[in-house]
Order: sequence, then C-alpha cells, then structure tokens
Amino acid sequence: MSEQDTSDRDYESVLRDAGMRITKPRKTILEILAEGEDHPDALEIFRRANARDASVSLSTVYRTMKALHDCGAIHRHAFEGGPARFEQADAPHHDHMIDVDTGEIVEFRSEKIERLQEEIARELGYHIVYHRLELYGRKRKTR
Amino acid sequence: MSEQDTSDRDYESVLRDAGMRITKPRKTILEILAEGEDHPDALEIFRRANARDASVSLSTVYRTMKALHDCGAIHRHAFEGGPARFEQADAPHHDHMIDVDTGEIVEFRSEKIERLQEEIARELGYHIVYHRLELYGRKRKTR
DNA sequence: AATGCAATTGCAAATCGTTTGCAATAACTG
DNA sequence: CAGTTATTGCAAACGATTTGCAATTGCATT
Repeated sequence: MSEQDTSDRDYESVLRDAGMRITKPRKTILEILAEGEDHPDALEIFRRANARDASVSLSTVYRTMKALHDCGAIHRHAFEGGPARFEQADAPHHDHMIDVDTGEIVEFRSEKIERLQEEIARELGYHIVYHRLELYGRKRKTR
Repeated sequence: MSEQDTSDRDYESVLRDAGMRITKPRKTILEILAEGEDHPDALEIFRRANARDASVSLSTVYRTMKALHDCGAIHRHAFEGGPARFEQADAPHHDHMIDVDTGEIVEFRSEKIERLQEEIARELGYHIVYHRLELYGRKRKTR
C-alpha cells in the first residue's frame, strides 16, 4: 500500500473521536488537507478533492471544514475580500502577511507582538480568546 | 438655524472635491456618520438615516459608504462573522478589541505594535499598505 | 426662475460565499 | 448481513452587498 504517513490519519481520529463517520468524501478531503502546504479556500479544496473522487460535492467540503473547525483541527481565515481559507491547526501559531498584488501569503510569528497583545488586553480588562493580525503589503522594490 | 458644527460639513467638501453631488440622502447619511461615536454597519446607518428621511434606501447607504471609502473619508472593518462596520477616518489610527460575548468594540493603540509590524514587514521584504489587528476577548472576571 | 443633462436615486433582480432541507445513500452496529 | 442513523448531493435559501434600469434630482446655464 502506498500510504503516505502525513497527518491524515490524525484527522481521521479527530473526526472519529468526535463521533463522526469516516466516509469516502471525507477521506479524500482529509488527504488534500494533510498534503496542502498552502491556504486553499473551499472551492479550491473542492476542485482538488473532486479530481480524485468526482462524487465529492462542494457542500460536503463546507460541511467537513465546519466539522474540523469545530473540532479545532483546522483554522479558518477570512482575509480581506476573498472567501475563507483554511490551514491545518497542528502548526505552531503564526500570523499572516498578504501580498496585495499577488495574494501570496507569508506566515510569520513574533513573540513580542504576542506578548504585547496579551498586555494590552489585560490593561483593557479582557483576556484574549483569539486574535487576528494581518499585514497587507507590497514587495519592496527599494533596497 | 440649529446647525451642529460637527464634521459633516467636512464630509460634504470631501464629496464635493471628489466631484460628487450633495444630495438629500447623502446629506442625511453624512449627518449620521458625523454624529456616530460607534461602529455602525450599513443596515444600522440605513435605519438611522431612514428615521430622518424615509426616502433613503439601503442601496444608497452602500453606495455612499463606498464613495466615502474610496475618498478615504471612512474606514470599513469586517469583523469576524458580521457585516462590515464603518467609522470616521479622521480619528487617529487605532486597532480594535472585540468582546466576543457582547460584540462591544474597544479601540486601542500601541506604538510598540505598530513599530514591530513595520519591522516584521521589512524583514519579510514588504512594506505595509494597511493592516488589521483585532483582539477577540472576554471580560476578565478574575481580579 | 426655467432649461438641460449628467449624476443619483429606489427598486428589484443579480451576485458571491456559504448554509440548509430533503430524499436517497452509505457507515457502522449488532 | 440487516437495521439504524449519519452523511451525502442537489437545489433552493441565505445574508451581505452590488448592479441594471428607468425615473428623479442636483446643479451649472441661461
């Protein structure tokens, strides 16, 4: 059997633990997710999944994403304008820089910013449940 | 005449400078915006405007918001889930903390974070066009 | 103040991304 | 292998926003 040992087995257990069935469409979608290094939107996931199993529908993609999100297995990002994009939740936390010209997404992480956010929230009398930090920028020509 | 000297006159000049006509519906909408201390969405602006001039339509609210946004006179924020919310652009830059329970919005500003963002963008080879920093939190009970 | 014309309007219909009702189908249980 | 129950695809519904269009209005000109 040519099974890759990516984390799609993990996804299956996540779903199973949540009392959900491992169906053929779900298997396909989970495969795609486990492989994906990028931030595909629902339609893109649908296209990729559909290429392997023509019976997968867009609704099922949405439903599966919702299930995985509820389980905390994936993150959903709604960047400016476009549709929601997804990524695996197992990677360490990071924020995003979006190229306004190309739509390209670069991940980054700043301990300092994380700490400052906590600090600000505390001063305002809140504790952070989650946050959203997106830098929309343009590649600098100027050296 | 009981005219308040808020910034709705400014809005009018902004539009006029952009070569747009000052119509009755626009006047009403601008009034609302100039008064508003909060972050109303299009529907809310429509409701308030409609209360003063029953002929104002939702489409016109959207169109006017778009015009003002294009002129840079207002900011448009699409917070998690809900519809876009607007606020005057004349206030100094700030970010938002959203109460996940009440939807309440608190503004804050951190020079440090602003600087760090610039720094990060530079390291990634970008310059920031704009950013989005939203903290979603809950009021802390624990003293 | 009356005229003309382009900008603006309200309305309804269209759009986009996403969700949902439903009857048919497929997973897991025993 | 059968029975229950979750899951499916489809199409229709959804909420926020945009748009085409014919009627109206602002405003520069007379």
